[in-house]
Amino acid sequence: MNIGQAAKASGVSAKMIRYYESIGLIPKTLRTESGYRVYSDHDVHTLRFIRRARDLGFSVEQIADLVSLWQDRERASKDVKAIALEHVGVLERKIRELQEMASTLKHLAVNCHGDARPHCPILEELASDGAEPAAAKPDAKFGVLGKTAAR
Amino acid sequence: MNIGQAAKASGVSAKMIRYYESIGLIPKTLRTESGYRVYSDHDVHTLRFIRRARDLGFSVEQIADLVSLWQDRERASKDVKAIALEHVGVLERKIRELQEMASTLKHLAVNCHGDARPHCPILEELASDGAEPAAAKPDAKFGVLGKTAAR
DNA sequence: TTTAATCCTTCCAATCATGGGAAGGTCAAG
DNA sequence: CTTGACCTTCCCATGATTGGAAGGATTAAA
Repeated sequence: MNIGQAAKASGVSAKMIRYYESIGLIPKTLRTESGYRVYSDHDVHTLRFIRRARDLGFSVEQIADLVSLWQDRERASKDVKAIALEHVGVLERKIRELQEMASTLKHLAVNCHGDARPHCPILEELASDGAEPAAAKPDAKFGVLGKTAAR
Repeated sequence: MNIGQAAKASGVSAKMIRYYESIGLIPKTLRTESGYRVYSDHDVHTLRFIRRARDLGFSVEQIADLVSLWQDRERASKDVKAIALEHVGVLERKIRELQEMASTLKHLAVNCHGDARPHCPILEELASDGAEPAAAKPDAKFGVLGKTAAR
């Protein structure tokens, strides 16, 4: 199977497959004489595993851990669970962050007439000198609207 | 006022102030003879406006729009409201996305013993061949856990 | 068989907002 | 006059992903 077919079968783009190989998330594959990468069904299975983990928002680093636990028959399920729960924590923190933003904005928007007149509480709030209102500043480590996407 | 003082007063790092200037979000400031940037209280006010908008998760592009509306005394409040509400929509979509991920993961984790034994439903699910489960794949445009941070 | 289309390869760049750091100039206090 | 704290510009890194260019391989149709 060529990389394009493996991409279709796994849902991971050819670009990303090469990238995952380059960073060592997946091993280097066999090549044909002319240099084409060759994939087996087993490789596709691994890629699908990776894609699902990405769909759940795991970072590539976490996925590397998950893959190696997956391939370790002696693994302890608590190690997997720990990764999953830590990730849940991160997700929930981010959810709260976004909820605070959305809620602040909605409150401001409700009080804005939204007509042709210039008066606007939204701008007033952004321009205000007072101490911070409800909206919590996003965590320094995890941005809010990154564009990094899974798939 | 030097850039460092403006940074402290506004909550925007000196690095970011220079960056905002470089991309045209804020105009080029006056300089001292030796080339130091000089900021007025008014500039700091603008920077604070920008920081608040960032704290609410607006993109730099949206902030540029907000700033120009802010400075336009003839603006229509509906233009501001439209930006705010569109952003609320984005935030809420993202929230739902993350909630689906967290919920899927929590369900999987609940069913994982989390002990020393290898059996683990989390890995089983990731490795499963079946059709996608509850977890919705993240939107291609807006990633889930970007690291780009606002402050 | 020639040719065109469709693959594949590697390499480089861009995204977005931000931080880190180097190399070097400036300024104020001691 | 030195020291330390500032400032300047410039380049690089982040994370995951996409885009594209330049060139080789394969395949199917003409």
